[in-house]
Amino acid sequence: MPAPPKTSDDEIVQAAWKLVERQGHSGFSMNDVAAAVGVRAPSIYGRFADRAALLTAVQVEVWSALGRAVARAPTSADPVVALTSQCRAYRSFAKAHPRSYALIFDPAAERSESGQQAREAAFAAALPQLVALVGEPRALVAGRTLVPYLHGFVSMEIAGAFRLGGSIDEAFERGVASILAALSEDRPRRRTSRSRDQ
Amino acid sequence: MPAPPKTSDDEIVQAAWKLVERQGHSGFSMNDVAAAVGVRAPSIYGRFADRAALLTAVQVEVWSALGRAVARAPTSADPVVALTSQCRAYRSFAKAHPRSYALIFDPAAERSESGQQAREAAFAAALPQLVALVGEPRALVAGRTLVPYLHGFVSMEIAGAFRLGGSIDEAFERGVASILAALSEDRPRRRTSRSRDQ
DNA sequence: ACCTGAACACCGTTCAAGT
DNA sequence: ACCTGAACACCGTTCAAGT
Repeated sequence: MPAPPKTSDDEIVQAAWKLVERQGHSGFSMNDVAAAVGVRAPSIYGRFADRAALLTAVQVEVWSALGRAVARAPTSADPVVALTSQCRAYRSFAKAHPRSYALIFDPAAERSESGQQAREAAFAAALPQLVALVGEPRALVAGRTLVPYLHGFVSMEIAGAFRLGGSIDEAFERGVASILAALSEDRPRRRTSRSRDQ
Repeated sequence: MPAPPKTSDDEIVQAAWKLVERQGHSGFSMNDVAAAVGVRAPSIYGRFADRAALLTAVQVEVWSALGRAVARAPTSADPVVALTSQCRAYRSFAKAHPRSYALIFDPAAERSESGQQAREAAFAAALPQLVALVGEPRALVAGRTLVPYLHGFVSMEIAGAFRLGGSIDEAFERGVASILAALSEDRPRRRTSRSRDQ
């Protein structure tokens, strides 16, 4: 009469994540996931609506792990120093989990609300430093320069796009430094900052 | 005895490109491509080794079209102006062909030599302007800042990642301006050139 | 309650047979 | 030469039947 579960949502997501990282998200199957947790494929459908829903759950896990990695970066009172070390942590995570990283920004993946929220939460750790660097009204535009650079750099690096020689580490360090310098120079002078534009 | 071809390599690639743009590269099948050119799936294998090889051929076409779009951008003697309009052309192309754009940077796709070469050729149009802006020894690092920003911005835009309001166009324009300003300031000063040169 | 085999409608790919 | 049906080993997904 009873029928004790052989697995759990969480175990399935972890197994799916491991498979995504090993073979890429287009090379992983519901059969593989089921086998990894000791069950048959149809059982997965009792817990996740379909393959896309399971991949969304993996995305949320990866975003959350990436957010933790960035939040763990050494901090500093100097926002440039703090943001630089957060950028390094971001790149390290992406290089350590290249296929998972590809999954979380895959435009072919569903645009799930939970995935989007997990992404925004992952970047929350950097927001105070951005505000400190450029001031609150400019933090959004600044984030929309720094984050695209970061994402573009690491995804091109993962895709093997930097083939013309030279140090990739150095290019990254200098790129981050250039962009942070440009952003802080965009900051308006402080003295009369009371008056808001409009 | 004879058996005249019903189609051609080129027609197949064009049909495949159209399908990629319509349904994304994970949603297109050899059957679809075959049907689009009036043939059965096995016939494709006489011309392309497998699905991956056909996708590689599509990638090359897309890179080449992107390269032409960038090369067509209005030019200028001022490298900042010229690079800015090339950046706009790049973004326009990506927005007009979002799924094709996703294909050419897909890290899950094969790293074909022909694809890599097509990518490098696509960026060749921007190189002279970069050299004019930062000098030849720094052009590589500068390209490794500007291009990742561009790629990151447009791929995040395509993925629907900018959800916090504000003008995305404005963020792009300001990001490009910030980065180009930073790159040109990285240029070592010529001895007495505190004064502006023409 | 949870799991499963069987079934369905698809895939990519190969290959012998057709013209 | 080029194309094709049939076949193979897979997919994701559903569902009635098992405990």
